[in-house]
Amino acid sequence: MSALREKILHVATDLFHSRGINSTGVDTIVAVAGTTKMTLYKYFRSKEDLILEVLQKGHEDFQAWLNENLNRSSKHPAEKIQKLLDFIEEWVTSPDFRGMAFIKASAEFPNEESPVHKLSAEHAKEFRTYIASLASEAGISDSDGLALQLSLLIEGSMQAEQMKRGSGAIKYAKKAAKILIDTAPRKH
Amino acid sequence: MSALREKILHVATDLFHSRGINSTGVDTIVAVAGTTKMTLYKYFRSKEDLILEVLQKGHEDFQAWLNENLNRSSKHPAEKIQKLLDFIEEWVTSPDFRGMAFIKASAEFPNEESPVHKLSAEHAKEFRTYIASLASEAGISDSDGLALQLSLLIEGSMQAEQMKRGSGAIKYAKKAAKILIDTAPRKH
DNA sequence: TTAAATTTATACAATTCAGTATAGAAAATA
DNA sequence: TATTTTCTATACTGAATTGTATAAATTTAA
Repeated sequence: MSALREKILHVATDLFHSRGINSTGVDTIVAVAGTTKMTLYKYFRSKEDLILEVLQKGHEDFQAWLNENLNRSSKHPAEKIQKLLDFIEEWVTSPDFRGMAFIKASAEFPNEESPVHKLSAEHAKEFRTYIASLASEAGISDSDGLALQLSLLIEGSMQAEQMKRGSGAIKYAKKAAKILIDTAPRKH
Repeated sequence: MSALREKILHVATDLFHSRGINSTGVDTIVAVAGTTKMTLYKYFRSKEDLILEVLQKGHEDFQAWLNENLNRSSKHPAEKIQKLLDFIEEWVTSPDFRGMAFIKASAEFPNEESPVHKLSAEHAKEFRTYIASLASEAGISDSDGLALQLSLLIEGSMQAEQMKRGSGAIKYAKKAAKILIDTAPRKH
């Protein structure tokens, strides 16, 4: 609950996105956060620990934000999955969007044994599982399959938008998602 | 045409993929390549120049490989675009696949003004343009739109496969691609 | 006010980084 | 064989890297 600890987490999140994780030194982080290395290492055992916490918090915040918006938008499962891409679009096209954290982290830590890579893969899986639960509640037979397809469109759009702002990728992803959702076989 | 120059390019390509670009030092590259820094800096002005050449060569090799395979598979445009995902699958599921270079490079160089990021974005655009030409020749009305959707599925699959080998993402991407291609409006 | 906890300031170690200087060895060419 | 080009070996610079040690200053709590 320390204010300094949260400030460090926030600044690190920002710098990791704008400059890359491996290109951001702890000296830069503490300088921008207005503190010192001694304080950073009091709250985080190592830079890797800081990276892992940044990823974890970002993932939790994103999932919570998405879940709240979907639950607020509708109570009917069949409608919720239709709204999924709308909220993704809202996020991706917002001015402060700078890419999906677990995609970028896995690129910077390609070794599958790396804790950062492992956590990234875990978050990607949880995201798919979440979409699959939406699809299942909406009565889709192969909910895992549709969820995987939608996640490809969504993560592809995030990647495209991160590479070039205003790519418009999400617009076409929405059209493709609608076709896939509408043509997906239902349970009964 | 120097053998050493090509060896350096090959080793750098390999290390960039397996350890990441920013995590790979020129000392490591020359050690693995069995040469010295003096030789590396004779052929490449800087590490950034080496990165750019690695990206460029990888992009050209990939495009040439894909184009040759598609031309060999069929002479009918309508069939070629159907085969696109098959060859992507072949590459993505091959044991030495380690991710799409321009996706990973753009993550490590997030600054849009960075030459590495710019070249990555250029390659992504050229890839989409190539798919669009296939779609156009196949008689698709909105060839750019379908190409964008297919590229999202393809790049999403590459990302998924890079994160976790044997993800099976490409299988579902193929199913989604087939639906999108089959339902896409034709010119006449 | 006194005591305890937090934070800062600084200096440091040990390593790694990109890139260069110099000189000699090896290889190709004439 | 003589000459030129290529490559190696090695040492170096100067900056940046993560992480720690030590002591002083500041803030919080009693």
